[in-house]
This record gives sequence, structure tokens and C-alpha cells, in this order.
Amino acid sequence: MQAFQNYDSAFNALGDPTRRAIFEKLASRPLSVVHIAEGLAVSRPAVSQHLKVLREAKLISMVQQGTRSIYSVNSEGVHAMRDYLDRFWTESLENFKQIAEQTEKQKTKSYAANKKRSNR
Amino acid sequence: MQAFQNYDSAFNALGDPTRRAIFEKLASRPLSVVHIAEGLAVSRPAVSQHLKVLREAKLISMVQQGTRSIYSVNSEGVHAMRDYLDRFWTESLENFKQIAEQTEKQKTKSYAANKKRSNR
DNA sequence: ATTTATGGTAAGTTTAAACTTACCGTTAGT
DNA sequence: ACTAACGGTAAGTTTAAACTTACCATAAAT
Repeated sequence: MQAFQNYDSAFNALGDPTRRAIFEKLASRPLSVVHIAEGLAVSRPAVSQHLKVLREAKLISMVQQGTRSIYSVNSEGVHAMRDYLDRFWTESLENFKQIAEQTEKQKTKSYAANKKRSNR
Repeated sequence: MQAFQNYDSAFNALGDPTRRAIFEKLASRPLSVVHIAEGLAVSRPAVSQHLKVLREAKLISMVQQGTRSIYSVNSEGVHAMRDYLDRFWTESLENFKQIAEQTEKQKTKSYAANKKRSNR
């Protein structure tokens, strides 16, 4: 379904607070590296490293403008992640019903009765 | 909008390959700890630790059935993450247009003309 | 031609995450 | 009561991630 690459790298990229801050900053508008680093608590090289991670995760992209590197959110990558979660969200909703059923049965029946269901 | 908690912990939780494997396994059906650990390359205590992380990230939940702990995907948490990405996806789409415009202008106008836009 | 702005990368340090084995408490079956 | 199954936590090790400073290359402005 997705011509995307690695979900691990994508989720991992957004798992870091500094990178999430960068990502959210870029979501409001494309920015150069110095401007991205401006509000943040870390050094400019650290930002460069984070940008590399986000870029490899296909969550942001870059265009060169002279000496400046303008970074922006890569909507394709974000969309792919969204779709991933969407898939499991649908699945988990069904499971939610199952759990509800199990919980109901727990109230009336014994543990032994539920044993079969949870085996594997 | 979201009665959710920490996005960092949620994204971080799915950033680990073992945890993603656990998450996807649980998406298909609720399982006990031993059954979750069964196919995986890591030890059972390691799985317990991962489950704790996923649980604190509100991505899975647990019900006790006698001596067994049955884990399942927490659709609420997944939904919150999906919404988060959705928000930035929408924003990034607008930025995509902006970049397209800038790229267009680059073809005809000089770098100096674009400078104002990218400053801050 | 020189200087200044910009940003990528290298090298090194520190902290934390992912794993292991060992241990223990609780519940279920006999 | 005793034994076995289940699973959480503690302690310790190893690897990797996040940061720093230092350095260098390129493009723009004077």
C-alpha cells in the first residue's frame, strides 16, 4: 500500500523531544537551519544532526537556496505514518469489542471458561 | 483537543523495532505475555519491560485474568497519535504549496528576491 | 580578492535504553 | 499443602543516541 520505507526510523525520529520540536516548527513554515536552531536549547550542529535523522525518516525535505538549506515537512512521509496508525486503529477497535465481551463473560463465568480464548 | 498525555513517549514507544512487533502482534488479537514473547527474539522479561513502555505511552492496555496478563491495543491512544499526525499533515500540505511557489519564483527571479520570505 | 554567513561532518563524552540472568510473589491446578 | 505456570522487578552490562567543540567547505556580499 505504501511506497514508504521504514516505520521504525519514522517513529523513532518523532520520539525525540528536540526533533518533535523541530518538526512542529517546520510544520508552521519552512525554515533555514539557523532559524530552526534559534529557539531551541541545543547547539546548531545538534540541529543539523537531528535534521539528518528526520530527513532519512522521510518526514522532512530540503531545498538549497544559495548558502541556506531550507527545510520543510514532507507531507508524503507524514501521510504514510498516519495511514499506518489508521490501519491499526481499525484493528484495535475490533479488539476493543472482543475485550468488552471477555470482560462481560468474566463477570458471570469462571477463569477456566475464558482460558481457551486466550490460549494463543 | 486530546485528553491524551505525552506524544514523545508514544512515538518513542513505536520507534523500537521489538516494540513495534509487539504492537502489531497485539493489533491482531489480545495476548498473554508468554504468547507475545513466543515468536520474538528477546527474553520474556524484556517483553515485560517493553509492555510497560507501551502501556505508559497509552498504546496498549492490560486486563488481569487469574495469573495471566492479557494485553491489547489501546485504540484511544492510537487515535490520538493519528490525530496528531493529521494536524501536521494538513499544515504541511499548505507548506508544500508554498515551496512549490518559491521554486517557481526561483526559476525566474534571483535569490535576493526570496531572501525576505525565508528570513525567520 | 577578502570577509562573513551558513551549515555539514568528525571526534569525543555522557547518559540512557535494551537486553540479560536471577529472584520472588501470586494464582491455579493436583 | 505442594507444585507448576505466569509474569513483574532488580541488578548489571553493552551499545547507541544525543550532545558538545572544533574544523572545513561553499556561496554571497563588500
